Amino acid sequence: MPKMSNIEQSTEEKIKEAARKVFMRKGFSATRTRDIAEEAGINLALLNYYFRSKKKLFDEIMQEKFKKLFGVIVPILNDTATSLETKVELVASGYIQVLLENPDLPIFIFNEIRKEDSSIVQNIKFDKIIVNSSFMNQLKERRNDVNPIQFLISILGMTIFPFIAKPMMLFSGMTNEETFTVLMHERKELIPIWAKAMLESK
Amino acid sequence: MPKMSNIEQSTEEKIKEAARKVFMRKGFSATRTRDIAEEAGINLALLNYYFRSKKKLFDEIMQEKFKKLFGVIVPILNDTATSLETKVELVASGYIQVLLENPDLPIFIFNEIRKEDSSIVQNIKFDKIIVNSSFMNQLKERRNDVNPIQFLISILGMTIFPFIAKPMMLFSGMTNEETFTVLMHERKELIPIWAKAMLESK
DNA sequence: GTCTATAAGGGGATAGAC
DNA sequence: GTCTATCCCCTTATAGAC
Repeated sequence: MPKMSNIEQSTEEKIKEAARKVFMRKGFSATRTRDIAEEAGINLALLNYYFRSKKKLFDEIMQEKFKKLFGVIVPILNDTATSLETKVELVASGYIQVLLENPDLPIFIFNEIRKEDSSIVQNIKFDKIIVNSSFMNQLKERRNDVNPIQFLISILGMTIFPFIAKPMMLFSGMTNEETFTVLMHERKELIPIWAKAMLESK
Repeated sequence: MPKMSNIEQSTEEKIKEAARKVFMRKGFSATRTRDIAEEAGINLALLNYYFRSKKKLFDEIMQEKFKKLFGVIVPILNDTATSLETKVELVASGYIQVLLENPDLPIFIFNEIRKEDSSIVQNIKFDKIIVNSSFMNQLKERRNDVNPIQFLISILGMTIFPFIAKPMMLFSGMTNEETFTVLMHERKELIPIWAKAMLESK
């Protein structure tokens, strides 16, 4: 065990921190273990000493990020004590906050999962938590004429999509970093209003 | 020039067709030129004979796909002859149709653009067509209390996001291929209804 | 135009000294 | 635990025969 102070991270944590950064930016395939080692300020051999292989290191980061993306939403959608409206508010505000701090998270996850060889996903137990959630039941009660999945996708889309489109929005000059952040804070309030309107539509 | 019949594609087109398939599925970095050659049923050397390098081939495909993604939307949003409601209908139905035929398109584009070295984007002239479009003006007139970008992102998000989330939805058992298609056809009508409700909200 | 063979280099992983 | 040096396969790209 290396010495640990309040200031310094352990070598293992330095490598993980660097791996988070590089993997998130470039994805699995485009990332070189040498990039991670350099970013961590350590030698390439140490990476293999601690994590055995690039893939094993990646899987750990992926697990982490996956939990981060779904950890926000699952407890909110499953809480039988809150109303439909409250859930939407909590999802919008909670998610947007997390994504402002981790803007690459959604596109990273959705892209890596798309690849057929994505053994990452195999390891993750996907209960049907969301489909059977309190939120879905409440949607069914409120509007039995529309498949509740349609509402779910729309609310998640309104919340998450801006972060997926962000790089293109920046490049196209549609926004800049500061404006984007302001827009996202505004959305915390807009999405609940719009969701309400959608639920009452027609 | 190779002989061309009605049935056979030229070698160049066979390579491009294979490249579309493999690049779209795996992205630039995870794709090996050998995969493309094999998929095309030709020799690896021919790929370089026709396209000089993996990167040049990729750039051609990227250009194509980029145009496909924006070609649908730009003419619709810029048509001064149509109403706001009509534009939403056309975007929803047109986009969903294209995406049902090319479900990987959005995640491919958004992911490749995210990478900083994405020289692809440099080559593409990003006029501020969308920001200055007829659609944006109509939004401003209708609701001067909300930034029109907020509506734009929401409508695009409701349309495009399901396709980005599709692999995860399939894996989680939330839907299967057939149900997904049905849901997307339903959305062609739902999105205009919801957009109307959002525009009238509060 | 199309092939086989091979050059040239990149990148993951390990051996072995300290 | 950490380093340097190195192995070795894989991948892109080209040379050169047909």
